[in-house]
This record gives sequence, C-alpha cells and structure tokens, in this order.
Amino acid sequence: MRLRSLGSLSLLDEQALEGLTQTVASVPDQHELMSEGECPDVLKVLLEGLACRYKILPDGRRQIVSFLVPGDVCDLEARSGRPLDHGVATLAPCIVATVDWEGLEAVLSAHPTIAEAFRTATLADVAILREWLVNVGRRDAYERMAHLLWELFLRHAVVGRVQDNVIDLPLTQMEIADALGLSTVYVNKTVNRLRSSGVVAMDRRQLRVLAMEELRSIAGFDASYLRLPPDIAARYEPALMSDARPRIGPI
Amino acid sequence: MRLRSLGSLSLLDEQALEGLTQTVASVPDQHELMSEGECPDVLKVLLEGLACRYKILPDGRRQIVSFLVPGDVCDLEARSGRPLDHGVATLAPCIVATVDWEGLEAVLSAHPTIAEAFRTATLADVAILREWLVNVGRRDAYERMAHLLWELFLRHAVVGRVQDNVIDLPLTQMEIADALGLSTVYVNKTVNRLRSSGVVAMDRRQLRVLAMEELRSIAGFDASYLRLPPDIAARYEPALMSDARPRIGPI
DNA sequence: CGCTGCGTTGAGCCGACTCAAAGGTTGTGG
DNA sequence: CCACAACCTTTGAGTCGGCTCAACGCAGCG
Repeated sequence: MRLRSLGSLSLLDEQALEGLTQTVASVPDQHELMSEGECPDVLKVLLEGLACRYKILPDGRRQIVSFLVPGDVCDLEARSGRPLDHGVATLAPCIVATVDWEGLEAVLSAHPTIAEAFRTATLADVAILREWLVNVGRRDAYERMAHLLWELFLRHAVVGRVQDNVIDLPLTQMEIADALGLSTVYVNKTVNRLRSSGVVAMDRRQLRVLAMEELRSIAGFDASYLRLPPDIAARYEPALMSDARPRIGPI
Repeated sequence: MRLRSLGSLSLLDEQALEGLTQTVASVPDQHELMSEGECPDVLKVLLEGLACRYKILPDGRRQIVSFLVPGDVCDLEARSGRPLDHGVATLAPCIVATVDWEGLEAVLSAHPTIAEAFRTATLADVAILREWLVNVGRRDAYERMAHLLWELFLRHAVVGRVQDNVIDLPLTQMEIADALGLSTVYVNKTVNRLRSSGVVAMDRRQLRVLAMEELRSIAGFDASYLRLPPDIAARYEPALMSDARPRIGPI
C-alpha cells in the first residue's frame, strides 16, 4: 500500500493507510476490476501484476488508455459518484487491495498530506495520458513503440520492479496494438525491427532493455512528464538532472 | 467566474469566488498563457475566447492535447509546484481571469464544496483526454473530425455559447490538424467531405451544425464522458436521458 | 494429442502524407 | 483606397506507412 508513496511523497502517517486496507485479493488474468457504467464505491490499488484502463467502441475497436503498474490506483475517479466512462481489466494475474470509500474519506480529511498525495497521483496520471496522446497523434510506429516500452521500463523502475534491465511485461501484441493505436500485424513488424536493432529483447512475459540510450533516442523521450524521483532519474535519465528547466517551445 | 459552476456543481458561496478574482485581462490571439517548464504560481481561468494545451516535439511536430472553452481553468495542475510539461496558448483574442494561489488556497479549505468542484473539473478534463486518445488511436479521419466538432459544440452549449446551432470556432485547419493528429491537407479534404454531406457549415470563425443527428452518428458519439448537465443532455443528447447505464463491453 | 490462442510472414491495398502550386482573405502601410 | 504581403485554404499528383486478409507455425493446455 505504501508503494504509492514511492511515486509521490507521503510521511509517517502511512500507518493510517496500513490500517485501512480491507481486503487483499488475487485476481486472475483478463478479469475486469471495474466496468464501464459502474459507480465504484470502493477504491482498488494494484499491488502486483499489470492492468489497463480501456474504452471500447460499439463496433469492437478498443483503445487502451493507460497501463497500471504495481502501486497504481484503479479509480482515482471514484468519489465523483458518476458512472465510469471506461473499464479497468487485469492483463496478468494480479494482487489487488480494496479499501472502502468511507474509511478512506476519513483518513483523507485527517491527513491532508495523504489527500495531497492522491491529488499528485491524479496529476501524474494525466501527464502520462497527455504524453500518450502526443505519442499516438504525432509519432510513427517505431518511435511510438520505443516510447511505450521505455515509459513502462521507467515506471517499473520507480516501484522497484527492474532487475538486470529486465521487467515483467506479460503483454500480448494485440494489447500493445490497442495501446498504440496500431494493428497487431504492424506491432509485430515493429517489435521485430526493435529486436533486430539490438535495442530490446522481448517475449510475452519479459522486456529486456539492451541499449537504453538508443531506445530513449528512438523514442525522442523527454522524461519530465513522469516526475521521476531523483534516484531513478539519476540512474536512467541523467539528462534530467543537469537542468530542470526544459527548453521553451514557440507557439 | 461562476461559469465553472455550470460545468460542475457549486452553491451560493460563489461570492467567495467573486471576491477572489484579481485581474481580468484581455490576451491577444496566439499568445502563451503559460509555457512549458514554468511553475505557475497563479491560477488562470478562461472567461472568453478559445485556448489550447499543447506539447511540441523537438523536431517541431505539435500535438494539441485539449481545447479550453470559456469557464475552463488553465492550470488545475498548479498547486503541484512542478514545472508544467506542456504549454497553454490562446487561439483567439481571450479574456482571462487571474487568481493568486494563496488566496484560492484559503477559499478552498474554507469551502470544501468549491474544492470538490475543482476536483470534479479535473476529472472531467481527464475524461475528455481519454476520449481524445480513443479518437486519435481508433477512429479514421472522418469520424475523428466529426467527433471533435460535436464535442466542441456540446461544450459550448454547456456554457451557453450556442445560438442558432452556431458556435464561434476561430480555428485554423492547421490547429485542427494538430488536435486530431492529421496533416493540414487531409483536414481540408475531410472538412470538405463533411460540408458536402450537408452535416456542417464552417469557416475560420464559426461552426454551424446542420444535421446534428448525423454528425453524432458519424462520430459514433457516446456523450457520457462529458457529464452533461440534464438540460443540455435533454436538448442535444436525448439518448443519454433514457438510460444512464451504457452497455458493458467484453474485455 | 488435438484445440485454441498468439506470433510470424507475405501480398496487396488504401488512408493519409508529402510536395507543390494556385486561389482567397485579411491586414497593413503607403 | 489600393497594393502588397502574409497567411490560410484548396486542389492535384505521387508516395508510403500501416492496414486487411490469409495462411502457417508454434506453444500451452485440457
């Protein structure tokens, strides 16, 4: 539960959070954590595994709108009381903590720092969403693929899920396609291109980054949107450390 | 300023908001309201005109990531103290209200309903962002164009900016292209297709919807993500009113 | 051991892009 | 008030990235 504190900042009132956790359940692969139209009355946190937010068009086209890695919250949107406009589903066997909303509400008002952390988490998600829109709208398949992989790598690094430059990434090529707005066939060709450039090695369960400098440069990656904690930034995105102020673009 | 209350819900402590407004300034067309890298210490609200959030890649490709219509807030992200990962610029002459952050902070803690309204506004923005990602990732140019136009029409309706099925929309085709992830040339062809279907009439300053039912159907529009107030929904999206529970999609 | 789902490969096609040039508008300065 | 300049829109020709359709290989699983 305190995994979230890695992503943002929280202090020693973590105990309050500890006490909150109601249930910790394992959820099988390809299982809906919450479905479109539902009005969630609980808050779910992904502790282990991989999940996604997605929207489906009436004719079956699907767009994956974000991935959830351990420590991410399913329903930052919960309190609104409005029905969800999208679904959340597991992409692997997961461990999920559930917290009822009333209890959390109490903790939030008692510990403003935690409330602040939630707000920060929401903003971080939005920043990622914006970057995805740029990715799909303005990068070609090769850049897009590289960008997604490096983002996922960094996000796994933040929550301590990197070993030996390898992360668990149990994604189907169809799922990658739905995240990038591509077809499965073309995802395959693009992945192969990355493989034969010696940049990554990947199969359905793992991603190994062989040339992180090159992956980053193919992606045209500017990591500032991820708000990496200093240790991770120093390790994987040294360019960020030199000067925090990025260039100002013209209109 | 209370325009925002139209978009979400707020009560009679609007007076507190009234008192807050520090400056109301007109800003010329094509002017940056906030630039990437900046750490905003004020909050800006668009009162009149049209603006956009955008990100630019090093090689000049640009993606417009959202449009701001009157009543929208530029920097819901402000409090984080982090540098902005994107810019905000006017797309027309605008009127902008500026509020210093400390004052707002005070009002927010005194009036939790207002704080709640801000949170709701953030979530509404995110919902739109998700829908844009679907739009760019999974719809073709024709659907995409129709979707954007109808969304903008509805959002203008919410803030009372529709007259005679016409909205002010001072957008360049290049700006539309950057919002939809298309080229200007193709935007032109797509707009012409919509025009010659008799669905819309548009020039650089105005959009007139001639066949809203058809525009909606081309777009494959599901308005639930916009969380329309009941009166607007009844007027323009009657389908929403019959049953609030949309279909559940499979994984 | 056969089924089912996923990865891989090839052929052919089409949507959207680039390049290029010609009309329209708008605004500005003479 | 006109003429020019700058910017935007429109149109055409040609190209290409990414899609569809289709088949085949492979692996995990019952």
